[in-house]
Amino acid sequence: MTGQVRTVDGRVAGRRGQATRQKLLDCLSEMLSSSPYRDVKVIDVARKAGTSPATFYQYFPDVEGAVLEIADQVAADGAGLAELLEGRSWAGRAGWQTAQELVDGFLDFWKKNDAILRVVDLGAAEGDKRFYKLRMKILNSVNGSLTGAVAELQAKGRVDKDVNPAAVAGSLVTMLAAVASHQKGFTSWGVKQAELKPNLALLVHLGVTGRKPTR
Amino acid sequence: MTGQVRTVDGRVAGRRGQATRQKLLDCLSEMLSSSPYRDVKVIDVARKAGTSPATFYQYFPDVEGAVLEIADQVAADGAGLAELLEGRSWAGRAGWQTAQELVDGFLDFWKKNDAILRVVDLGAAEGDKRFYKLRMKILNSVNGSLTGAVAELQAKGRVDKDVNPAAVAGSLVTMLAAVASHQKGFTSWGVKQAELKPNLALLVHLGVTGRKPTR
DNA sequence: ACTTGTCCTGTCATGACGTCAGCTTACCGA
DNA sequence: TCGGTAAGCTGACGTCATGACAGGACAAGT
Repeated sequence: MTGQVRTVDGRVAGRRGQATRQKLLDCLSEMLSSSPYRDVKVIDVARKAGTSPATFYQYFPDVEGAVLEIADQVAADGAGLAELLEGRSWAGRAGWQTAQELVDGFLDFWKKNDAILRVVDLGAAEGDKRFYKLRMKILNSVNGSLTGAVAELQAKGRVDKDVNPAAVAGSLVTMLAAVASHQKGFTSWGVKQAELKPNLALLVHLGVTGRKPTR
Repeated sequence: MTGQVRTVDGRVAGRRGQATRQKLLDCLSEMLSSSPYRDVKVIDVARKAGTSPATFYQYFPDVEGAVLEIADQVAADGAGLAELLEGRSWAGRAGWQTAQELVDGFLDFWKKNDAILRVVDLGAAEGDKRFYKLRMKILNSVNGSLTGAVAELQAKGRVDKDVNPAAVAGSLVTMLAAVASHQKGFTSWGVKQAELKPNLALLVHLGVTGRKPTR
């Protein structure tokens, strides 16, 4: 399935090599959590992994290349977010629960991977196609389902004709991602974590169904 | 009012110095638009401004310091976003128009300053207080008014009691900012610019009033 | 022990960083 | 007109990260 892991100079990596490679990725991940992206240096990652910069360059072209690798793993994990919406109903009380669980799951995922995700966000915003694609891969899992839900309700006449399902779904997903990235900002607006979630769920429910939830 | 502009080593900057300083800021701004933040180097900015790196360091401690300066100017400009909501009504047709104009104004502002704003966003997400404060300064102008609008409707009983005005307003503002940053992402979801805006306005209207707009 | 291929690092040229002393320019009062 | 003074700029320098290479260390099979 996935082609063998290869070093930059074309050799196939063996067991030991793969371990070193992974260790470098882990250390890079940690560094991204603890220092600004701009200040993450190859030499620091290598030192932290107990190896030399030259070793780093054997496995990755540069910091960005390694970041893309991590992001790939996260994106694969993120595809599981689709389950949050698989076979869920948006009607009545069930709809309210669907919205709540979506918000919960999404925020958890984002929080767990916040460091790498904000780098992906930056790369995508800067127009880098590789980051852009990864961001899409993550968001699409949720966005597709959400678009489908809106379109379905629209077909049943329960949502206005002039609503664009993809636009609404995309905006909601983007909102969830951004709010997750800036949760701290809400505390200075006097909003606590616990209060934030139901209000987000409310917005999602309103956006998808056009109606207030029945709780 | 504003204390005199000073060089890093404490001298006050005269006319010529201020011009050089501003030129450096302008060139930095351009570079932020054309290359990834991580790759913006002092030496490139200086070259572009037709001066030497040493001159750059006379006015700014580092690239980040200069970015903060630009962001300050943008934040001052962004305070004007409050006008988009000053004295507006959220009732009936007027409410729909308010939502539309808010979306329009916000997206325009973000697009005009996208390069610097995504750096501010990154800094804030990374927990840097200086960037965080600037982001707040920009968003507060809109968020305050929006929170007020929701709270007012809530007082009149037209919005549910258990809605947290600040949480809803903050989420909507965050959504606008994020969507503006990732407008390109929507095209790959098959959503055109022109379609995006009314759907965003719909979400804003729904969030603020809890009802569909009358158009 | 010997070969083979993987894995790592010492070393080096290159180039960015950030500081400093010192040169040039502009302004101002005598 | 002529210094004097402060502003403005840069060349030069030590330090450090980058990225490439060749060669040494190591494990595994023969």
